[in-house]
Amino acid sequence: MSGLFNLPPRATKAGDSLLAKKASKAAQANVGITIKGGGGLLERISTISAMVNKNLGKYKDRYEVIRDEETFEKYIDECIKNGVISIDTETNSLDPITCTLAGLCLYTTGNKAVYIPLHHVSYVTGIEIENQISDEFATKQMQRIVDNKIKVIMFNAKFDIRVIKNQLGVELTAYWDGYLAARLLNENEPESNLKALHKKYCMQGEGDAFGFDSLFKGIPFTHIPVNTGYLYAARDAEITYELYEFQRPFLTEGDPICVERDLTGPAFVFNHIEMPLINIVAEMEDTGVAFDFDLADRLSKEYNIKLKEAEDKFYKKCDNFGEALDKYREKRGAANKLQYPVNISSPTQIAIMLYDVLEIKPVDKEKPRGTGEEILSKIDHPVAKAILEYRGIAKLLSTYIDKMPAITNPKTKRIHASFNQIGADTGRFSSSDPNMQNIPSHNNEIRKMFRASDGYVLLSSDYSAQEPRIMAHMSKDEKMIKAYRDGKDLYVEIASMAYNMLYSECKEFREDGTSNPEGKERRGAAKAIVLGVCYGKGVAAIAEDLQVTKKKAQEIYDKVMVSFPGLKRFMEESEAMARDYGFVTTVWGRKRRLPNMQLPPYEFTYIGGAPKDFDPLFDDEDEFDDGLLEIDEATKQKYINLLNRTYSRKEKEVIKAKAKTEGILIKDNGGYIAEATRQCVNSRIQGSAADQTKLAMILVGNDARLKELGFKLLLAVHDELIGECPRENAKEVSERFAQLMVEAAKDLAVPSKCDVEVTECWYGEPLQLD
DNA sequence: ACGCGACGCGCC
DNA sequence: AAAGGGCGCGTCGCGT
Repeated sequence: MSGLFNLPPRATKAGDSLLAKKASKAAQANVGITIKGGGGLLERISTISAMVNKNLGKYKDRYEVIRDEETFEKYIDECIKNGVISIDTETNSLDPITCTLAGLCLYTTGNKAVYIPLHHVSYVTGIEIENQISDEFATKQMQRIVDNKIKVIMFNAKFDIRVIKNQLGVELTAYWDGYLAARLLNENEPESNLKALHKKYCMQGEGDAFGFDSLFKGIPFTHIPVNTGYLYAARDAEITYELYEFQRPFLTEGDPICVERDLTGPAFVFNHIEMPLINIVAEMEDTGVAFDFDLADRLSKEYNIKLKEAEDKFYKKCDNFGEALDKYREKRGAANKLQYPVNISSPTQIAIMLYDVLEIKPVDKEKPRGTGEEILSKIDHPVAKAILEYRGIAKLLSTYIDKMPAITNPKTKRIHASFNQIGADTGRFSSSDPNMQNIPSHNNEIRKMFRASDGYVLLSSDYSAQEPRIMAHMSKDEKMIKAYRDGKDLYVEIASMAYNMLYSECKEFREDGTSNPEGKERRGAAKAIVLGVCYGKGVAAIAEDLQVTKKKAQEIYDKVMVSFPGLKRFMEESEAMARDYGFVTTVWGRKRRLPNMQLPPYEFTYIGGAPKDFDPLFDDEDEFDDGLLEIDEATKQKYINLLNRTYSRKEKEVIKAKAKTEGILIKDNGGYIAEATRQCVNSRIQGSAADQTKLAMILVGNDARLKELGFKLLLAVHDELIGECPRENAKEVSERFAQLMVEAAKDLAVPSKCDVEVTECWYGEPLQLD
């Protein structure tokens, strides 16, 4: 059974909003609402109404539409009485700034879940319909929720908080976010959307008959008739609450279930990191970053010229062997995949050109027909160089330069990226639309498109050596801790141990300030090893990084391990923890489940039904069909011994093939186990770093003094926070900013350090303060 | 026309 | 023996 644990498909991390991802892109790009399938909007809506009524008709009396103020107010009275409410919003797009709020979905215990239409329109005339609650009144009721400190239950709270803030002017704070809770309770959950979670955990897997999301796809909720939409909408508020009821004991510190299930760590992270962070992130996204359209324009022109040049150069190089290309095309006839001219951005065609036409010997045994950066740069041929040059420019243009202006918000003219608070399974943030975490930094022209608002300056503060410091803390290695406490450069310290040399001989610069290339190299080697360990890298890959032989890399690696025994111990402990319990933890208690660490190295099943010695008189044929019949221990052991005796993949294949002739299928889990093993240390370090940065965001985002000084957070890039403030406050803000980030790391056994840069644009020239 | 996986590549 | 952790996104090419 454990074979089913093979690398689950990545979950859809977006929240469970009504519209599909595609629709959101269209809305964000401000191309307006387009209805899929051309015309027929009216027909489609009639169909939807019929479908919804048929399938959700059973809920008709369970939910209610509120169309008058008195009933709305009374409903909020009930919520205040209960002290708890679940809230969901329906909108016509996924952009909280420009969307129209179609209506509110509310639920509180002992009452029907309700839908309150605010801005529905007639799908025939497009004009707002009658009998809807006014924004003013809705605002009043939302404010009562805040004033009476009702616990607000949401799913993907950041979205609804932003919608209600932007459209009604009230800033709610969620008490519970079912999405973040689900991500903490099981980051390996195949689907973390509301309906899937509710179905799985609240309905024993028996959900509603059909998927409404696909049904509504492309149709704005404002256009759905209220008498149809309310069934769907009100139900969301109710299931949001039911999911909360299910999740609550697991993530409530002190609840017996939480303690029993060993969830006090995740509960701490949920209550003291993730939940308090939501409003900070919501505000950050609403603020957005100012954008330099002129620079974007200039870069676009510049790079499009460069692109054209690179393309021409490629064609010219191809012409040098044009005959060979033609010959190939002719030879393959109808099966020919090589276009004329060769499509420079098609990996398939590039592979044909390099390996079939030019007959270049493969440089990588694993990828004999690879066309990636690494492989191309090893191929000594002008055409390979031309491809690399073209790719570099094309990537910059399509992903960044031309993309950014198109994604600026039509209303604010700024970039409002989305941050998924637990985007990564390790606990890290992820960013999308656009991804602000992979903007090129080597080529800093691109980053300069992002700038401070007029009269403001940009402040960027990053943790210096965040992950190695966390490594020092978690490993408790005395020498590592001492190095940081003494204010030393850990990489220099490690190099000095590994090479058996003086500290000063391993520094990038000498006492007098002149550079020391040998020192720099030694420090670099140590850094590569420490980071390599962080990432679970092997010695061979480290050797590749350092451009030294594997033997040499192994030597340095061994010396580092001997010099810092805590490091070795930490790696072993982390792996043992994952093997014994199936998970590892961060400094603050977040978990990363690694079920693959508990897989048996090999699994045995009968194939093709019965084994050879199957006797139809005495054995039941059905037993063999699902691999139900256990293979006897002696046979298993025989093969395990054989497999363990060899290290070569080829020989293992031979053994597996031999087993097959006996009707036995051997599944080798070695690859999955190795992958999980690499994640053990990495997840703890990366996850702890994420916790730390998040704590810093909470301190920075809630700091009263920074607020007074007009400081606003704009971006989070893993170990770096970026904000802006009025120019005249830059000095005080930059000091306090760094100080708060350091404070967030006060629980570590090593000191933290933050470097702040004050600029006009991202990666711009540092400004002189005062 | 669209969905999806593979590949390639930008960042920390 | 071989071994790079975590993302999002653009393009291609295949399948529907």
